[in-house]
Amino acid sequence: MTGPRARTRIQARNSGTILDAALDVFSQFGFRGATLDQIAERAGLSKPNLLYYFPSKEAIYVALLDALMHAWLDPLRALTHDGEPVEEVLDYVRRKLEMSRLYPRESRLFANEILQGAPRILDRIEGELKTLVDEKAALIRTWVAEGRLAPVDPYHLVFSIWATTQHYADFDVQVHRVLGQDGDAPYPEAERFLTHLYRAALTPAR
Amino acid sequence: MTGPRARTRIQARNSGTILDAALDVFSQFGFRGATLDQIAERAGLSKPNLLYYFPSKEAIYVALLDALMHAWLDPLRALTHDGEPVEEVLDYVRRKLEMSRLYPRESRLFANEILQGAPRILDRIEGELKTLVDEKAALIRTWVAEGRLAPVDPYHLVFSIWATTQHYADFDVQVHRVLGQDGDAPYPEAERFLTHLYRAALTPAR
DNA sequence: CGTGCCGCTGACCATTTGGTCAAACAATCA
DNA sequence: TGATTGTTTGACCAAATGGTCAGCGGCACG
Repeated sequence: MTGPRARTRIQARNSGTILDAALDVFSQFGFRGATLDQIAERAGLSKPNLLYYFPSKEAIYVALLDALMHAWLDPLRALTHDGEPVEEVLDYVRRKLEMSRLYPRESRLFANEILQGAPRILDRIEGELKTLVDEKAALIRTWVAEGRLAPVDPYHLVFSIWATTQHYADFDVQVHRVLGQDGDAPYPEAERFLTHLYRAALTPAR
Repeated sequence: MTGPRARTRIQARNSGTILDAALDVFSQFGFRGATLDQIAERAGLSKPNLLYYFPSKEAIYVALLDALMHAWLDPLRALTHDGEPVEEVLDYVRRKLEMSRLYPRESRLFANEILQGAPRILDRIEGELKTLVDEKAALIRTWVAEGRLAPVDPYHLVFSIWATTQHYADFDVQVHRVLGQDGDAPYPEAERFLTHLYRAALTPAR
């Protein structure tokens, strides 16, 4: 995470530090709940110093969302017509689950933004995101038409994959408390379950 | 929604109005992002008047969570060993989806709280919620052991049902924008999809 | 080695925020 | 009606918040 137009190496380092600290704070408290002082403290910089690198609180937030948006859709982009349909979708599920495991803060940041009505990212959702989903939905439809996938609504399939995988990042606390395991990771079990869930639902009837 | 210990009918009416307005605001902005002024305005009352009925901002928030928690678990409580296992679970899915449709603000309030680490509701999660889930997980395990349900991890099954159903309330904006339908409700399609998903995954192999 | 630009900060500011309080106002009931 | 209790509010406060600015220090390079 380099930040906007890092010319010197100090700029690269510090704007990276700021964005990382901001991700911590924004992902936990949302845009309005987060404060510049919190971010500054976590970054180990002074508040005016933050505002030397970014013009405003909102600019930091938007920079994060921008950086996130593209990477966030990568797993879905990788869904191609190359392989066996059921396994292609299962691979997507695994990639998405891996994203939740590796980047829970990013998932929460995104969730927070959407929860609040996505005021600062609506255009990206209606543009980039919708376009990509439309494209993949069409691909899924052809698979269904060819009888290589059970007949399902592609959009709601994608929604359910987003929901089930991101759940482990966004609702992390709840998952851990309900499972009662203190340090143990729920991800291996989750992957097993989701694999069964989607394989059963997508394998076409013979 | 009556509020805490309404003695007079004015108290009942006003604390109800306050909680309803607070649900609007808290569910959209989270605890830290919401302001008393916003709540007061939406309730049509003055800010000091709010604080006549509730001792603090946090008290309003906690009152909401308390009122919500019990009702929120009702659909799961209704999962009993009376009927056919697969249909019992499917009924649970439908009830939970209905909750998202009818009470999206409550769903978002809850989601916001969990996203932020559940600081004011952790005990209820480790107590009431975990107890109930443990109980129903045991029931599901017996169904699996009897061969009346496909072998699945009961906890992750419950997580996935929460995730997929609440998704339609919490990520409402995203769902609507991606589907591109402006006033149309996605719920009938969602119910059809989720029914297929869970029926396929839970029906035991013959 | 000096000069100029990049990086940084303490002090400050206006606004917002949660919360208080005394006093005014309304409802109830003897 | 009058006394008592319940309800409402304008004015106010201290703290927190996003943001500004003049100036200081240091690094880089001619």
